[in-house]
Amino acid sequence: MLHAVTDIDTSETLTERQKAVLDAALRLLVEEGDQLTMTAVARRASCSKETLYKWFGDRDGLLTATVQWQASKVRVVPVDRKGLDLASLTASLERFASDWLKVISSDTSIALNRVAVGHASSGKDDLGAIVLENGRFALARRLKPVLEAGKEAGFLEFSDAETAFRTFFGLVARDVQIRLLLGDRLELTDAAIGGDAVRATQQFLALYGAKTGPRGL
Amino acid sequence: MLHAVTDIDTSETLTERQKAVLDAALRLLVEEGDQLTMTAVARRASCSKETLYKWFGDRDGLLTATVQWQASKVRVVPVDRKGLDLASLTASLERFASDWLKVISSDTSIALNRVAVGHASSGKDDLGAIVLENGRFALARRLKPVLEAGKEAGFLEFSDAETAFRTFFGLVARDVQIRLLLGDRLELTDAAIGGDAVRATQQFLALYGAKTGPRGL
DNA sequence: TCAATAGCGTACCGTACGTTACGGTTCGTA
DNA sequence: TACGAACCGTAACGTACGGTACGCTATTGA
Repeated sequence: MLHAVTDIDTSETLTERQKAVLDAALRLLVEEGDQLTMTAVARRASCSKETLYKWFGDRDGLLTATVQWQASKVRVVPVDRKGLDLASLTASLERFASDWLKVISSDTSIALNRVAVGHASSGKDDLGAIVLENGRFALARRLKPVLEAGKEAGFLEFSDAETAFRTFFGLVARDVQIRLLLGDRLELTDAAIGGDAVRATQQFLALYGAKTGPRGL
Repeated sequence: MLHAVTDIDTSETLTERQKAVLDAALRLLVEEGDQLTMTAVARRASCSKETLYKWFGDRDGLLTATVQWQASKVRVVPVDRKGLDLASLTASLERFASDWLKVISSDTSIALNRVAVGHASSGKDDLGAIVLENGRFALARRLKPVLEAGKEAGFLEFSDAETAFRTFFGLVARDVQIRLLLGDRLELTDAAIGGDAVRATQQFLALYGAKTGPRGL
């Protein structure tokens, strides 16, 4: 049976025990990738397979619930739109860049993205859509207001926020995610991430910083 | 048995029949993703499974050979380093950007990357390394001489070619590859690719164009 | 003409794993 | 205390698929 994958607030309908089971599945997913078995999940979570099937329908349902569960855990605090100056705008952008690099280089993100990519080939479920929705698109939703605010305040110049966002995205992520997904060793230290965040932000400001505003390039 | 994956010129040691079989496997990989079966490959290629095992050892060997076979087909012409002016440099960069976007949005590339990502979780083989070596790293090897030439000629300014390359890579690819791998519909028309190539090149020149050279930003 | 080899098609084997079934245990409730 | 629901642990079932064996055909070479 297919369970609805469009549910957003699954975190509300899950019991503590179910969350614990999904956490176990998540840990197993990080350790073993997509070849995790129902038996392994049951053993790790100290629950019976019958319970897994009752709760999640089938293997795909469990995978979907696991991905949604992880997604629900990374709800972020909205950015405060208070007094906006160039320094705070820069700090916000660097914060976004740093956070994003930390996310995509985390074991959890890598494992989840790998599973979702693997499932995208045979479009049985929407794992890819879920990951995308809670990753790249969620980032855009959170960042665009900041960009718009920067534009309003005269610090940024762009006609299309989507294009500006994608440029920022490219400057931040570059080849990191695809390399990690393909198994490239690429340990990102906190220092390296911080440096990359600063560099990406500076490059973005160089491209989209207003020449006529309170402060130009 | 594990077959060596470091062989580069496998195209030389393959018979025509073997190439035809690998082409069939490749087509099947594009159509069905990683869940292609040995039986399906044998049927599509009109050969026996016994032959597949004799030639390629096991399923992973067949996959590896298929990826290498595709990689060997995309040998590119080296860039001519003739008279370099800003126009030809710009044209070269746009060409690289356009070619790369075409590659990463092709069905073949998407299928191969998906398989390689899936296999990267359990590091049994080096599919990820092969794809990376013939994709992102091959691009860097071909592009860096162009960047260096642009620097020599005074059109570009950078201290580290690798960093400059990765910035270019990010400006070109942005979120395209991960979205496609995750199953996002995102049809890239030739016109869109051309436009993106121009935009990425202009942005790169804005960031790395020499302010003191024959022509500044 | 006659092996001999390569390769096609297919049947077969063993195993891994998704899925189901069932006995036993805990726990909440009357 | 009795009952039932939920759940654990495990055994069992069915199937898909990787891998192997074998018979048959065709081509090659002496």
